[in-house]
Amino acid sequence: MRHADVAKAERIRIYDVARVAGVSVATASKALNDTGRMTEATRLRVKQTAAALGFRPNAMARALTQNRSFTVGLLTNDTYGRFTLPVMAGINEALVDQGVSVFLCGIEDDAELGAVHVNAMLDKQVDGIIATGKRIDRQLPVDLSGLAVPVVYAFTQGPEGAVTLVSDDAQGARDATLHLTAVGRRRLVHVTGPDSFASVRTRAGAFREVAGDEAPVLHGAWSEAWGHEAVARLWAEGNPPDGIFCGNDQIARGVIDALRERGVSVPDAVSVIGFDNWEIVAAATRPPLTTIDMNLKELGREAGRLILELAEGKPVEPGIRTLPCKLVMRQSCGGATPVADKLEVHQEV
Amino acid sequence: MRHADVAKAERIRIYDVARVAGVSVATASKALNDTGRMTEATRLRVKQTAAALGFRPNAMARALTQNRSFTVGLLTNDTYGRFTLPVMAGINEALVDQGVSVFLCGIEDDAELGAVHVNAMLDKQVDGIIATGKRIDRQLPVDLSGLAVPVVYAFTQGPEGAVTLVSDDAQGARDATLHLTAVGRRRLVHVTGPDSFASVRTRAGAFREVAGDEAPVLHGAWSEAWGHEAVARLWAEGNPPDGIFCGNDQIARGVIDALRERGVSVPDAVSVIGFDNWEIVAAATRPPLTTIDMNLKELGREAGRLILELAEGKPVEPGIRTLPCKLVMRQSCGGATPVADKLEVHQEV
DNA sequence: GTGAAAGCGCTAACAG
DNA sequence: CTGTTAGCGCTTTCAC
Repeated sequence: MRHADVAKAERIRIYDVARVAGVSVATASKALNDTGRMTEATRLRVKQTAAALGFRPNAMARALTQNRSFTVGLLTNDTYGRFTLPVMAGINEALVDQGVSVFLCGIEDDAELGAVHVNAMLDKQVDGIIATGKRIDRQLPVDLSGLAVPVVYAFTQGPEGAVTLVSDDAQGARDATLHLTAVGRRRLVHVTGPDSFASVRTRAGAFREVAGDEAPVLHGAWSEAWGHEAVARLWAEGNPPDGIFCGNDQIARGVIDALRERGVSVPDAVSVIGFDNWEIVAAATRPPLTTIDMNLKELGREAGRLILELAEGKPVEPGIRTLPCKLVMRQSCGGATPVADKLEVHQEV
Repeated sequence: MRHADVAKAERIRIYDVARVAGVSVATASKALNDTGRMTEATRLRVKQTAAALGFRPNAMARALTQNRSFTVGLLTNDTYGRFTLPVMAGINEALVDQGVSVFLCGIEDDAELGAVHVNAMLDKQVDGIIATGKRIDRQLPVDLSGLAVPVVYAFTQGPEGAVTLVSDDAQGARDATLHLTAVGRRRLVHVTGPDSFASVRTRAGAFREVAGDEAPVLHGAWSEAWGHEAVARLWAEGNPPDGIFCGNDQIARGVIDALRERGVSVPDAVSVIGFDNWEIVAAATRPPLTTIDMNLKELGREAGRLILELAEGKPVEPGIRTLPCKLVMRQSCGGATPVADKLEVHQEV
């Protein structure tokens, strides 16, 4: 069976609605779009017959006249979806009510693939493109400037003068460090990723603002293994820390595991705080990890809102918008009563 | 600046190509689509001017006449993207060359949201819908039967008579167990998830086919915690196992951690094998985890191919297609020379 | 071989 | 208040 035929056969057009309602196509269109002038009675009648007939307008045809496809493209190089998925969820949340759908395109770090996807999107008349990625100090391998459609950059670097959204690394790091001091820790260290990352430098700076200029900052890989090694180093020297702020949750997990293996109690002897709130990691550490959440979903929501405004021709101030991070308390810091952990480990096969 | 205006102004239409090439629109269309009859010279000239002008056909307009949008919808309830992302990557790989883009819609387990998204897809004239999810024995909370467009189910349950793709749990489990015997293990146990999961029952059955009918199967949650508890139980009784096949990588990680804490060497004393090949987990265990990969990307590729065939009206045999799993050797089983681990832990911030 | 004309389903002037 | 008319950009008979 050829599906196309069925589709064509079954789909009812505005023409049918008009005929059944006894009006012209133009009137039907106006009635359904709440435009034009007519008696409430007519409008209602048209709407009712449309509903009765199960009429759904053909978005393609509408796009052709309105020059608006109610479609946006999401471009990402974050294969794992670690950052993209929450962002995507937020975008969808912001757009689904407006009837806007999103094309998701993973382009790895392949410029050619990127160009192919961007072209495909443009051909499909997307109303805008949202670019996202896995780090905020790198651009995607495609040039999105000078496109005929608006572009918003979320959690990836955009060119000068673009509309860009990032989370507030400094504030997040400050809050993390302040939380350690709030639970009474005084000998703080920051174990984090490579300092080639802008976010690493920003967070380290914020850490030192609170913890003091000589507070140690240890750089390594974004891995559990580095967490282990950092603990080995710190405990090899004298005067080990009583509060550790980790650059991401994986490092934090390595740190916590290493401390347990060493017989150091978390959070009794040492408080550990992570960054990212990657639930699958944060909820599985023992004890569950207190960490910083970058609010990526909200970032996505904002990106969705902005791209819509741009698509509608509304003016949007260019520049970098910074969204706050939030502290998620679990049990690895002790101190304040831990919030009931509403985050479940979601893992099924 | 209103982007729409720019778009309209800059975009060049087939009309422009025709004019510049000195032919009619009809001829231009035929030339570009390699249809109709004309001298090679004309065809070439049209193609060249199109290229020179940077002509890109408007997919909307084309869709309107051809009743084909070169667009498919991907519906999922797998929030974490644990399974959806690899599937999506495969789909994209299969479709990008054909100029097909995919709408990604996460619908959680919300029937209403599902309906909204399906309707939006239908309005946008998708050529087909691929449904995917987080377990193969549950349906998505939307009824996709009787739609005017073709539907393919990948890694989620479809109705009777649908085109469905799943990975071969039995073969995967068999291979895992055989691998344990191949490295010389004889006292095997299977530590897995809740037996309410069809895949759990299938895998347990396959495990016992190889390991013997009395080989123990322990059911629990899909969590590291359960891995710990299972080890505690197994080692509390006498005669602990020397080979453990875990239902997923998280359980395996819990098992391996528990064994290390207990001073039991992996893989010297006990071999452990997981299921899923979730790299972020499998590569971080100590030692790195040998596990079963469900080939989800290939599954996605196949889903993409099938939906295309259906969209083109080609006949596709309905029924459940089973794709093989593959063994990924790392170091948690010992025995055979471990393959060089080409899988990196990809984790950046 | 090539082009004029009709039309995909819908919206938007402009008349009546 | 409502309907007629003209497209949106492209493909596709069907004449020439």
